[in-house]
Amino acid sequence: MKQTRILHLLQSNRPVDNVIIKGWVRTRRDAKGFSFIEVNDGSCLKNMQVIADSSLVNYKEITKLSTGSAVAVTGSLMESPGKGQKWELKADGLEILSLTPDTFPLQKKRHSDEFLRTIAHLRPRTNKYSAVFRIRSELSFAIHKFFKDRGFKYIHTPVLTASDCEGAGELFKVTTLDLDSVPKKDGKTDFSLDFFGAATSLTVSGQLSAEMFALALGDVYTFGPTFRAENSNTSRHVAEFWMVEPEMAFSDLNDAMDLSEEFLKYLTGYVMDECVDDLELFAKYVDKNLMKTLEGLITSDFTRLSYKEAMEILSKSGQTFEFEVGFGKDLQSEHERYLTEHYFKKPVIIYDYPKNIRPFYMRINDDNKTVAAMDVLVPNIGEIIGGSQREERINVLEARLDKLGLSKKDYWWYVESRRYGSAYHSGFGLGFERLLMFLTGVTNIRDVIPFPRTPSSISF
RNA sequence: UCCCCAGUAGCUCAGUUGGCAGAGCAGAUGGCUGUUAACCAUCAGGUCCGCGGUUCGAGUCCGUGCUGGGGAGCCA
Repeated sequence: MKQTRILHLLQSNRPVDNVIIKGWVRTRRDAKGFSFIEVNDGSCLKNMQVIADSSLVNYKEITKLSTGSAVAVTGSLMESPGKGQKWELKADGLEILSLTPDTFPLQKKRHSDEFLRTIAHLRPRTNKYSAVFRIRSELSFAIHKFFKDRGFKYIHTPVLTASDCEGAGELFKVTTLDLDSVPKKDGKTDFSLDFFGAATSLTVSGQLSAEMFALALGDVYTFGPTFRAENSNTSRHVAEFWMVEPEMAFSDLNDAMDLSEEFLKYLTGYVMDECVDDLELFAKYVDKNLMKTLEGLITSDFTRLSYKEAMEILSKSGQTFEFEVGFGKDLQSEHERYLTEHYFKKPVIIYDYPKNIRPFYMRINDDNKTVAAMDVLVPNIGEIIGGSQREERINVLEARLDKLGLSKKDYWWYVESRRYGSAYHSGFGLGFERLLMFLTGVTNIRDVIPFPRTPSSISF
């Protein structure tokens, strides 16, 4: 007989005979003549309360059931006379699939996130982490649905790459060379003998590849892992993270801003509708203001202001910042947080950044000082989206590469896309984990990704 | 990479001016009970992160290393 998921059973509107559930024991409470066993199968936050009567042949073993044990229970779904739940499963049979020894590190009580990170292979068995990863799954689906509904095509951009996308971030090198005896030529590593015949690394962004496809299929997006070998030790950085990058042909900076706002509102609304129970856990135990923040995002129009205007607000704010405010300087975390959390108290889009603090592919504005770039800032997180209109004029692009000392040869295919049928286009990148942090109120990025990769930490 | 904080039982933590190592939960045993972070009693459980130093005496003070966390930079 096939198991029924607990999620499904708890939504039942009538008693059901002859069902089977399979899951893990969260806790057992013995009563006179029977035992209450809370079973969770991961389909939802809630447990199924199983009633195991002492008449069961293996009742003696059942009263030894420990937290974490795997069981299969057959029985009848009945209305519960107790208070905490509508339904319970009266067991006809309870098979102990595996009995967990008392060294099982998870208890019914709350654990610290720091401790759970040290047992990342077991933490999805807790309420909080199962909720995080169910939401992560729903959110992934919502991303695909959003784009599909709008005619975007999903592009699988490569993970292995020879080009350093933006000069952004340190790269993880990929090689099959024998590291104990690396072939040298003129004192340097001879990558012509490597697997691809060229220096290779893990991608830091799918954007450049996505642009090629936008200039063919129109509206496209990528959604996949990216890798940065930066020695960042913060609650907002991991070395392997997932990024969503839409790219739209015949689209300018305003279109990108419009899409980013619509996108964030859609995803927030989707999770609020589809993950009610899981979200409630975060609103109750992680961030008391969570629902207010999420509703705020959905209902408010994002404030849009230029970098110049943002600078004026900051310098007139009367606030003392650790970092100086001034044109040509990038916005620091404290500036972003002041704008979105204190001044506007809602999401803010800042656009037209000075060109000298932005990468080569962003389109230079007519003032020749700024580029058509935009960042979306949200409360609690800061920058969640960064995007731009791309430079479609081949002469301007080549001049920019030269000026920044980047090799036109390395980017030959990228430049060539501007030679043949070039068209204005724009796009942005959204940090998937940062969005999850925003939606759950979880404050450490290590806790919204299954197995976080951070400097000197890759045990799992 | 820089600044700050922390490390005590399986887990969450307390530990006073330097003076016998503590509680709750988890575990074991027994009891009670349609319970729901069940409850009650008893028992068991320790390299006080490692190394070095000061002291009659160090969990406590000093130095150093390791690990974790918070903040910053870099960025998504």
